[in-house]
Amino acid sequence: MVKLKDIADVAGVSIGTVSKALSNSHEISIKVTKKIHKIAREMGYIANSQARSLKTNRSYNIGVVYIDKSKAGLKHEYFSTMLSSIQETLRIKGYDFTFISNLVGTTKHTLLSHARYRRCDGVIIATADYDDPEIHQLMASDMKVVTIDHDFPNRTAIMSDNNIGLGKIVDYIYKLGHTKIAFIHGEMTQVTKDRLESFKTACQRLNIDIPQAYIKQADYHLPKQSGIATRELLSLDEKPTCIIYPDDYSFMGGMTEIEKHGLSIPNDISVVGYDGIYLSRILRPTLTTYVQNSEEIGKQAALKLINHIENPKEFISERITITGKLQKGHTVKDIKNTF
Amino acid sequence: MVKLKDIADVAGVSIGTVSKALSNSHEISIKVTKKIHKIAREMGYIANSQARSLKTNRSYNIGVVYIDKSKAGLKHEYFSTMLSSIQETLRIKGYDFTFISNLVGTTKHTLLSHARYRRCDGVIIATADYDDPEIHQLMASDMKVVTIDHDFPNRTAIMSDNNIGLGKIVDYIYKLGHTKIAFIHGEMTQVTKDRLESFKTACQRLNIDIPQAYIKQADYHLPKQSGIATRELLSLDEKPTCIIYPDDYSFMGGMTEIEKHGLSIPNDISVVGYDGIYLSRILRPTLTTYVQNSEEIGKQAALKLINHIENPKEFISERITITGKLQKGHTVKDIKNTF
DNA sequence: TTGTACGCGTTATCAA
DNA sequence: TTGATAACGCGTACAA
Repeated sequence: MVKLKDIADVAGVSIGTVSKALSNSHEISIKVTKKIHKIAREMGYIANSQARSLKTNRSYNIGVVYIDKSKAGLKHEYFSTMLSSIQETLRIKGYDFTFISNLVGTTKHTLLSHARYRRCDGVIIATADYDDPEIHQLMASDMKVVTIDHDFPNRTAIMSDNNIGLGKIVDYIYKLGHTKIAFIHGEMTQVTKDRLESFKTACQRLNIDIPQAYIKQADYHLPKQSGIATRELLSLDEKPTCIIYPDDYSFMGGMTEIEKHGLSIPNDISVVGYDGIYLSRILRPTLTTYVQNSEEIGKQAALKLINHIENPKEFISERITITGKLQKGHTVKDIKNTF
Repeated sequence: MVKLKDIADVAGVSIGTVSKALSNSHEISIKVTKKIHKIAREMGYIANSQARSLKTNRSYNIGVVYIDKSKAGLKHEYFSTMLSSIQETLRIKGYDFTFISNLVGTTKHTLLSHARYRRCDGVIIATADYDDPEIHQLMASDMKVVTIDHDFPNRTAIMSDNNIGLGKIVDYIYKLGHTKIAFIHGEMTQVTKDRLESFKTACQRLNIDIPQAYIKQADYHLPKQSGIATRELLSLDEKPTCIIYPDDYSFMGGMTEIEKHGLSIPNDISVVGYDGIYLSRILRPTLTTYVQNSEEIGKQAALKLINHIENPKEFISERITITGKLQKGHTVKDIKNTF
């Protein structure tokens, strides 16, 4: 690997001059700068990020925590889109990223020590179990962190609008005449609590009474569980006229079950999803769902973190909510005038 | 950040002793070693990977090339599963990874220079445009590389069994009486060529004549395109009795189109997918598809690369094929005895 | 405008 | 068994 010294020897200047010239320092004459750039190019010089980092205390490397118990992680379009967006944003800004985990190997690491070991300039927590002590150790440290869909004191958080999404859904389906609304929600995370809250608030506001049997739980992204919940709902004496699913993917499990019962969407029963995955626009009828702007969420997380890193003095923690929008597909029937 | 020197001062030994003790060198007495470990723990010492790497010329960081023109990249379950598996395997072995791209930032990079800049010990090419000159630059270098689903001379390649998958599919559906078989294949990559070859060979062997109109192209993972191809196939005078799709996800586009024509799967028309995504087992009827073992592919790629890195002397390039298996779902009708 | 020299935190070699 | 010291490649304060 050719290094500064090699270039210096060829150019007949000192190693310091080369370093300055390559970073286009105004200290060096344009003539010498050009010459050194040329030689460096010809010799195939590539800087050593590690040596640079050692000196500057900046790695231009961001740690990303992306831990998902269910192992669905990357398969979940909400997260994979977000991750793509994070990567692309970081890339444009000249940053790389490393997945941070409890690294096994020669040394066992915690999330924090792993991030420190790699000298990450900062960390984005895309998804994780926020009760994990390792997360708290990380949040309690001086590491610069941005969290997604969960907020910690004095930390910047990028949130999807879980506090209003279900409200918008309920408003819409109520306008189409539905009052027997079932809600299958995901496992009890902060996100789920927000959505449930949003759901209940909207129902109260509209004076809709939701029996306990209409509220079910099925883990996110596990269509089988949503299928089971659907079956239970369909076996009730008083069936709901509309079922809201934890996410679009889970809806697939419900769809299968609904068809098995010989029912048709939306004529016999209406359904609503959450996320707005690509497939929701491909299937016919197109799914009515709440589209989360995961791309923007990822982008903002990356930008806010970089800003914190590059302008530490100006840092003030923020709580940014990225709003989504209702995709009015064709899976909710207008039953207002049908009675 | 506490460093070796800090520990040395506290322990009253030299910095070299601390370094050796922490790596459990036999040069250092057990007593001193224990003491130093204890102090290090108490002081919260975390090594600096960059300084270490500078000295050892090993970064324990693997570059992963994961470039997808269609941007579906992470959303494609075949690749996302593979990537998860790569990450998990690397993690257990004590390696991190960095996505390698034509990094923009202060300096523009090629894939190779990016990998060198980060001092990657090796690179896994998970998916990329193999015609890209940057890929060839990378392959022509002395960087240790393992490729997936594409092989280069003197390089280890992990391949899915694209050369036999379609043969197995054709054998199966032929046994159920199908001879009017349409094949919608993906865009023309090496993978596609292998599959097409496998398809044609099997048809010839079984004396099945496939009219040109039965061979269609639709980009992978774009259900809309497969939907269009399906529509064209269904409008033929002599409709196929079975359609093979580029992948399970693309099948969704076909399914929608088939239902729009008032046809039912598999009674009116049979279908087969490729990949074996999770959803293929959720939908009813369960999809008949060829399951690629993407988890094993990712694992082997990581293991082979690490082996090359850690035992460079013993390296011999290999071409490893990971076999998949036919998932016999319920989307292919037995029409053998129906005539 | 250019050069010199030191230090970033390690590991490795050699001497004690 | 331990210590002193020289690298690794780069950036930078200071000297020339």
